[in-house]
Amino acid sequence: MTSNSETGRRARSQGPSIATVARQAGVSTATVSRIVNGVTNKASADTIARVQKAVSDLGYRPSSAGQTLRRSESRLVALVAANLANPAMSAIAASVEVALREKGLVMVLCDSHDRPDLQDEYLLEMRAQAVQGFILLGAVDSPALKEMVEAGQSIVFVNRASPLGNGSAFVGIDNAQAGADVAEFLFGKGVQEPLVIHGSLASSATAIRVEAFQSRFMELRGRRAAVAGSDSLDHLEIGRQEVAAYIEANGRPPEGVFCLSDLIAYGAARALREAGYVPEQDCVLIGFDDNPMNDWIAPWLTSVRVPYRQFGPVIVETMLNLGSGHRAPVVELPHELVDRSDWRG
Amino acid sequence: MTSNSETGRRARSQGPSIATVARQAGVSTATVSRIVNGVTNKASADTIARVQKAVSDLGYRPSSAGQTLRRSESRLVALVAANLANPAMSAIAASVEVALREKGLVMVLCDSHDRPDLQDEYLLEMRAQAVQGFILLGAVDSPALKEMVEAGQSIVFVNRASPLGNGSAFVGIDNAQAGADVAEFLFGKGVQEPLVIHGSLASSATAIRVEAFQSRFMELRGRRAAVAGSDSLDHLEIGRQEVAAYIEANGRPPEGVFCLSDLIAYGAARALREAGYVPEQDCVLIGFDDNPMNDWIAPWLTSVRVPYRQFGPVIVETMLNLGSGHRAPVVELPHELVDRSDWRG
DNA sequence: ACAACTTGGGTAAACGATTACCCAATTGAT
DNA sequence: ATCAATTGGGTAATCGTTTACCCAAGTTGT
Repeated sequence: MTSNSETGRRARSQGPSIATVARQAGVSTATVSRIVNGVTNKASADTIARVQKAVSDLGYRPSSAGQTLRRSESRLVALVAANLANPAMSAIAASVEVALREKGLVMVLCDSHDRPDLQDEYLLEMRAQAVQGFILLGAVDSPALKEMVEAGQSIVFVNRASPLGNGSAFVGIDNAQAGADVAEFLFGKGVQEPLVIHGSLASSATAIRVEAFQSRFMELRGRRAAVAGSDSLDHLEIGRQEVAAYIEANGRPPEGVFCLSDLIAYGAARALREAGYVPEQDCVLIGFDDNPMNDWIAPWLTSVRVPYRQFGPVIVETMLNLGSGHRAPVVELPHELVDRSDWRG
Repeated sequence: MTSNSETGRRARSQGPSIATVARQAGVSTATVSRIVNGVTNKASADTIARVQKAVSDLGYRPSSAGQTLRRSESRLVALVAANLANPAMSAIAASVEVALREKGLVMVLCDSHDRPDLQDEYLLEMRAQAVQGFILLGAVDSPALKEMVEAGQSIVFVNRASPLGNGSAFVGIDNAQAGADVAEFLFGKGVQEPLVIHGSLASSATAIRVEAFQSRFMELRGRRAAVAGSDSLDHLEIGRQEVAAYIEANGRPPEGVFCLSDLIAYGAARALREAGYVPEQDCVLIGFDDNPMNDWIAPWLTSVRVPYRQFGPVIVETMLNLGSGHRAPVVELPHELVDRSDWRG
């Protein structure tokens, strides 16, 4: 008896297997599996009750490895972000996590640091994990990405469209409209010679926002704005350095700055302060993303609000529907320019 | 031939299996497995080369499900955070992710929202995933946690010690010292009647910091400070409401406030501004965690810096060593009170 | 020349879950 | 009473990987 009670139990750190449940309930593993999976027409009410009792007594939960092997699909979903230091990316990740849990899925979080080699490493590892899908927050072009897309994996591109072009699912905002909105706002504030500061232009989102801004600003003002920026992931420093350089070169701050992320705007504000200016008075600063903490930490920052809280459910829904529809879904959620220009400390 | 070339290939979204490699190299799966796992004394140099070529030609990577089933351990590590909206938690998560990747491990991220039921759901699901270990960023007491600890799972408690007491691995700071440091700083600034604002006291970290603060302040001043706070996860609002309530009740802002997170301090600052005060002039505000963005967005906020960048490597190292040592490791990383009280905008 | 190793590699079992298929016993129809 | 259909449930194959064990051919030692 003693040896029997241990037989078939995995190392105590692993929880009971289906065989343990089957023995406890006096049925075969097939029956347990069917009942656990809700197939009721292959067992009597009595058997079902016995099995369910055994399941709950033992705290049985199917081993993911066994299921994955059999179904060749795990409950994992990979979220590959270009830069988790960016609060906007963390916010999306947190939102996706909640949405996935509600579907019984599990989020694996990867930070590609915007590097193709790392992104590939993650994509391949995640395929080895048999993930149900990929959510790419800022994908870069890379060999494995191409392979995954061609193999028909479930992939949702978020914010930054597929570097491979056409035909992939996308969730984001109307980038062109947002860029134009900012141009109108700055022009409306009387800014004649704005500065644009961006991070990596490899991001289609950034590139489109900048281009649409320029295009609309050209219509309004008859000329294009000066542009600065770099590929660095440290947006705070980008903003700081470009504004510092501008002040150094012109002897005065720019009239207005379109910063392509809130972080760049924070950096720009710091450079202004360090040069003795007051950000909310001496320069019309526009951020992007509208960090939910802005009302608390940067109540002076006008910013384009991207509804990150809504992203999670929409992204997950999009990913789960990928099999059914035949056309790649493109979802553009509404953005809003939050005007805080009348704030006075 | 045509049918043969497809035989043994999984659905094209799944990558090649070991059998495909074996066939391609003209050996058995055992040989492939040995070579892939670095067992060189069971194959000739010639065979090794053939297999390696097949592996790289096919882009073979072992199926995680197969390995997990066999080894009864996956490459997954669960990071369960109490609140991902808190930048301190996100920062730790990002740091852990990097450290795990360097060890070939994969991070699963879960947000328990500080709820015992959700935490249990995650713990059980993660056990079903056969994770190598758990990293708990702010654990609450719950049945499954007890079960996991007793079953000898690899668990590292971060910041908040095990609610079950003694004997678990811990990574954090010297909370008592940090609390005392703040007491001395405030007293040194001439603050006679400080206010303490905290989030959930169920967190041992918070409770210890508060208690040590009070204890040291009592030594210095001969009395304890007023304490306010709530269990809400919305620290921003806690800080705002408690300071607003203080001003409402006393007709003036507190002399100084020990905020048990930076978020609470941001909220406190907002309340001050909303009441017409200037945070950096009218109140000695102390935060906790020292958000890396503070130099940019709150350059006036004195805060206790917790070295979150170092957390990832230390946590992962601690977790991986759990099997070997016989005593539960307790790692206290150095903190530092970053004094920004001389900042003038 | 013969025994004792070594080298190189194959066979098959095991891990856990699912499911197509099989089969006995019961029920229902005629 | 006989045949057909239904109910209830077991058997065994399968997914991919690892590894204990087996074995043949070659090598070394005497």
